[in-house]
Amino acid sequence: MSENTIRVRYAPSPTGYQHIGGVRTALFNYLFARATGGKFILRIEDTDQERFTKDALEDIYTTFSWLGMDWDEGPDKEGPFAPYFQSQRTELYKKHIMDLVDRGEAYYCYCSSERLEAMREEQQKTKKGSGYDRRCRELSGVELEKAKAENPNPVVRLKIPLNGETSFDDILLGSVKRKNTDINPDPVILKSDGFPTYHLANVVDDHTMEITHILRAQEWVPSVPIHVILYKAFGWEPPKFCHLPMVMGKDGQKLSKRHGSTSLRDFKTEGYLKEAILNYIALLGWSFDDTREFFTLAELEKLFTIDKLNKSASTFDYKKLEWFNGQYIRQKSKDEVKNLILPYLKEDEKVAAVIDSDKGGEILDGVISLVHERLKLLKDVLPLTRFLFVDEVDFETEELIPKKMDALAAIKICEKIKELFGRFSDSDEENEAFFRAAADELGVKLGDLLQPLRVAITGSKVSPPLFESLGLLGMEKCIKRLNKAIDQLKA
RNA sequence: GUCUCCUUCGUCUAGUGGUUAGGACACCGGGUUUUCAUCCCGGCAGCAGGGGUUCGACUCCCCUAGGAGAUGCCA
Repeated sequence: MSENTIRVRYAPSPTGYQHIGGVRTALFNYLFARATGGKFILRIEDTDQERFTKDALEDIYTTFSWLGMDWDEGPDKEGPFAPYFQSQRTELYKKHIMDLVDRGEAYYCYCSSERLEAMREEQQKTKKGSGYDRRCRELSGVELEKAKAENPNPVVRLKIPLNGETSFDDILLGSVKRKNTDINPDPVILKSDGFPTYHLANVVDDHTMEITHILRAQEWVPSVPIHVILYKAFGWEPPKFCHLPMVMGKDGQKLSKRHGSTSLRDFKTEGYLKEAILNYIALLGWSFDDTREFFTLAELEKLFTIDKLNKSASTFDYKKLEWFNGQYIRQKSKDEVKNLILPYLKEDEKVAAVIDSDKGGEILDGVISLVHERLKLLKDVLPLTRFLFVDEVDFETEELIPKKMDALAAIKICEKIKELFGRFSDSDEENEAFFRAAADELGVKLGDLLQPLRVAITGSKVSPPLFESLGLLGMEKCIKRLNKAIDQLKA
């Protein structure tokens, strides 16, 4: 490893499913590493034992392998700085924390959570001060003995300097300064359960894992001074910081579940393509130039540069993502589309049964060309084509009647179409030709002629191209559905 | 409340002192079309406000306003 190899990390905590914002952070880290010939490290920050779930851990792996983002070091990969689970590094943290305590940079705090809570309430009421009152910072003698006796599981707090200021340089934000008196007074670095907090673990790991750049969301900016103080206390050189713009929902608040799907697994099940997701989120806070907006992951791995990053928050636009998705679906080959839509069709038992039957393959192939230009989300395929697989469809009588016509006229059209069915062929051109002739004969537009048929066959005024649909359905079912329409119109 | 960050069309963005402020999504109109969609063409729409600096500010500085984030023994 050369002296100046860039090393970045994505450090999720397995407490929930991978969120679009987190994935975007991971992407930028990954791209930065790939574009510079650096290393991308995955580190699992599982120091919160309360909120940890195995599901969430699993989701990290499935999400990134689905997206095709691989890490150079991390769980399940041998790396020079293993282990990559923070829960397996507690001895390391303890050693460093003890070192801090010994040198007077940190101290034990025996305050009970009840006292802390009461204090917070009081502060809220009187609107005075905020944060820990540092009662244990200078404890000694009998006071110390008494406190020790009261609480056998003390936490360790970091001493924030009582005056002066702390500053750091951010690649994007520039210089950020903060008075030490404005920093959270003495944050906890070792919890009573023996696990470190984020602040400590992140600093120790980034240093020992030789991380050169921290790319993470801007919500972390306020806690950087704490980290800087920690680096100083250890006598370490901090990495370079680069705080990424946040991803917001439509209402301008931090993107969360109430804005819609936010976890990658949700996006996947709704039928978003990874290509679309990757492409879209790469453009959330980053751009290449003034016009180009289509990028594959491989291209991004070459083109990404940190200086094209934007610093203002961006709101997540589902509409644009959908548009990208449609674009990528259309780029796929027939076979690819087939594999993509198959699971969505099979979600419906009746549809699945037909697909697995003798005629299944033929219908499925037909469906592809019907929907290829029409899908925005893969899940749309089922409602769009279900009528081709089931025995019967329901429809409103009103829908059968073209605008400015009545039931009688609609019946007349239906009767005419029944005649036309006798001449129905494999050629859409021929079919269209004599349907058109019939429309002229009846003095109606082709669109109007087709409306009752469309509704009778598909159950909706909106459908894939009709003639192809009729062919796929088979004349027998077509006639049956048309008769049903006539019955309904007569009733 | 306090601290920190942010501010170009509704949204994502290009722009780094001199541009008719460009592109994309969305939206609206038109064309192609058997509905829908695709596709093509066109349109609407923006530099938050106020002060400076300058021959000249979207671009630099200051103030105001607005927005967001943080303020945990969560990350």
